[in-house]
Amino acid sequence: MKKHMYRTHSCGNLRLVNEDSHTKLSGWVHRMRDHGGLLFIDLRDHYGMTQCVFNCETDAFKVAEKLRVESVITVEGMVVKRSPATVNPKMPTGDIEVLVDHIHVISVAEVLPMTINSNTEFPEETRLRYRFLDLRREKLHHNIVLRSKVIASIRKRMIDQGFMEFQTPILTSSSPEGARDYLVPSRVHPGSFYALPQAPQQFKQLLMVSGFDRYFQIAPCFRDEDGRADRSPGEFYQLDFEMAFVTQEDVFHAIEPVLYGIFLEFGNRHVSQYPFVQIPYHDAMLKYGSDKPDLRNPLIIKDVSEIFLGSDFSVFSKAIETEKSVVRAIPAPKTSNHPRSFFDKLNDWARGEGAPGLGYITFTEDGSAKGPIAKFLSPERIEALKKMCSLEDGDSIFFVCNKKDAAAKLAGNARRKIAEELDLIEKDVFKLCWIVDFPMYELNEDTGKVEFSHNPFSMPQGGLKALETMNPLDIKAYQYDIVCNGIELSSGAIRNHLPEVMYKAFEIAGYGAEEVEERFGGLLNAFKFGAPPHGGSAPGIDRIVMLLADEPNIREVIAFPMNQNAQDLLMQAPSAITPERLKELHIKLDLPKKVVKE
RNA sequence: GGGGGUGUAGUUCAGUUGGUUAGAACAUCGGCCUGUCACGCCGAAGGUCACGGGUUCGAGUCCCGUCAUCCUCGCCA
Repeated sequence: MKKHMYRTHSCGNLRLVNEDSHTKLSGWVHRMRDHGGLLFIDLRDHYGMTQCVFNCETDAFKVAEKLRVESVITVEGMVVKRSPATVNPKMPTGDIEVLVDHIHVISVAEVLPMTINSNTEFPEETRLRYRFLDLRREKLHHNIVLRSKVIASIRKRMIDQGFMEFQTPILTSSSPEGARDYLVPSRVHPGSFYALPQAPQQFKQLLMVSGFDRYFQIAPCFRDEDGRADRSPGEFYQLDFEMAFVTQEDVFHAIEPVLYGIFLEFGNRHVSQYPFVQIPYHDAMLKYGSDKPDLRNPLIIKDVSEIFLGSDFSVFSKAIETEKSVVRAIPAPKTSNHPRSFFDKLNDWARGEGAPGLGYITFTEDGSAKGPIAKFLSPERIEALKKMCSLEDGDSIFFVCNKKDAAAKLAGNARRKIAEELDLIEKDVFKLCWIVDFPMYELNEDTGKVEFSHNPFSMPQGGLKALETMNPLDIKAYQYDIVCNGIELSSGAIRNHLPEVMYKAFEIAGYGAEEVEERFGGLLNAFKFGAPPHGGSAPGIDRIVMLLADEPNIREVIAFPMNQNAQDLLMQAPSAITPERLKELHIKLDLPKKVVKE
């Protein structure tokens, strides 16, 4: 049998059973140990590492001793059993080694800008510019393999649930709401632009109208927004799915086993059993101060406005009466004997968040109330507070006072900060929950106008009747998020498939019928020819892999990410284009004065 | 667009209230070494202290500006 040109085995699969066989391996020189008369090379490929031994009496030795790490070579030699003293139990292939008799240098490596065989950290700029080197390194290589396995598993699980995968266009039209679009100029239609989809939202709804029952796609989404640690600028991937003839509960039932299965299969820790807890939006804002609560954090916020209303603590009582402020309380268990610096530190933190400070009361072990605010509250009020917040002697409680939304947000941040300081966040667990009953509309503080708070395509709870009779700000939508450990994985909804409801819904947000038809014509028109009730969601793939890989930064789970300024340092994107191309596209540049970037 | 952190050898870092020739480790190059697996030993080379101004007798160190990068606010239907 003719031997393969490059290898008979991978660098990861030789074992004792292969002893005394002649083998051929190819890979990268991971590390060299040159003893003068004897030389070891750890040869690495995707599958693993094998120790290759070169004896000084061979020609191969003379070639090998001139090698530099990360060069690519092919070696041939006998697989031999290592003597007991030289076995390396840390390597899966550590019972054997390859006694090399022939070497072929396939590709010579220059001196590297970063080391592959160490855990040394390198600047992000270097890592991105030489991404192909970073991807050789163990951690990143592993993360990308994990990502591939997660996506393969998602596909299998979705198909098992009866979903079918369809592709939708990448060159499409600009979406009317949402983030800024990435635009692509049309050569054929001067002055017109395609937009890259922010999500396949309208297409998946059209697929439902087209009679396909359960759609999914590992869909690329493009949004021209600034990056964050957990948000890659430019593009990201969603598990986009949609189902026909379903209620909200049907959607939950379909996707819960998929997410649970994925987190269990790859997470290597405890996962919330489904059905996942469902928390109404208003409860989430009150109890956790966030619409993406981290349920690993045991602290619960309480509204204690009534305790302070009419009290002698005028800072709060006046704000409640005259500014419609509320007081929210965050418990800090077993902290009454913490040093003053603990409370000062949190106070300083709150100032950094833009709050005047963080008031607090501590309950000493003998039951008395201490702290800067305590003396302003009567014993009855103190007792009511203690009862309301289920406090025990030895606990402390912090207060924030502000208008409702700001107070909720600050309390939520304080809840997280306090839990971190006290190390109360449960470890080694994925806690998933649904946030449901999002408001359909919200008031824009700046303009005083009513706007859609989430997706304008969502079905209002109560339908047309609710839209016609209720205060818009009280209407809830069949709109839901799924949250894991405080990270929003996806947003979804039961869609509004009824044209008359859609006209009314947009009318409340200030859009006339003509404008709706102009901007949503395709979808709206489709709903006039027989549309099934439908709904779905779109969990973020990158964030799921981030959680599974336990990485705090999304770039660690993307093979070729852009930097925070939305540049690809490896491919040099974006880049200038030639005047000829611009002319062909009917585009004249009007650049800002201060352009120096290349 | 705003705020904050970081920027010293190829890399990771140290560098005292502002004071002699800016150091170490890893990598690189040269030499030695037959059982290492983060091999070891000897030696060499490698610096516009991000860039540009300023203060000072004297600046890696202090001040101002610029750039790069990360985090963050805005933004993310």
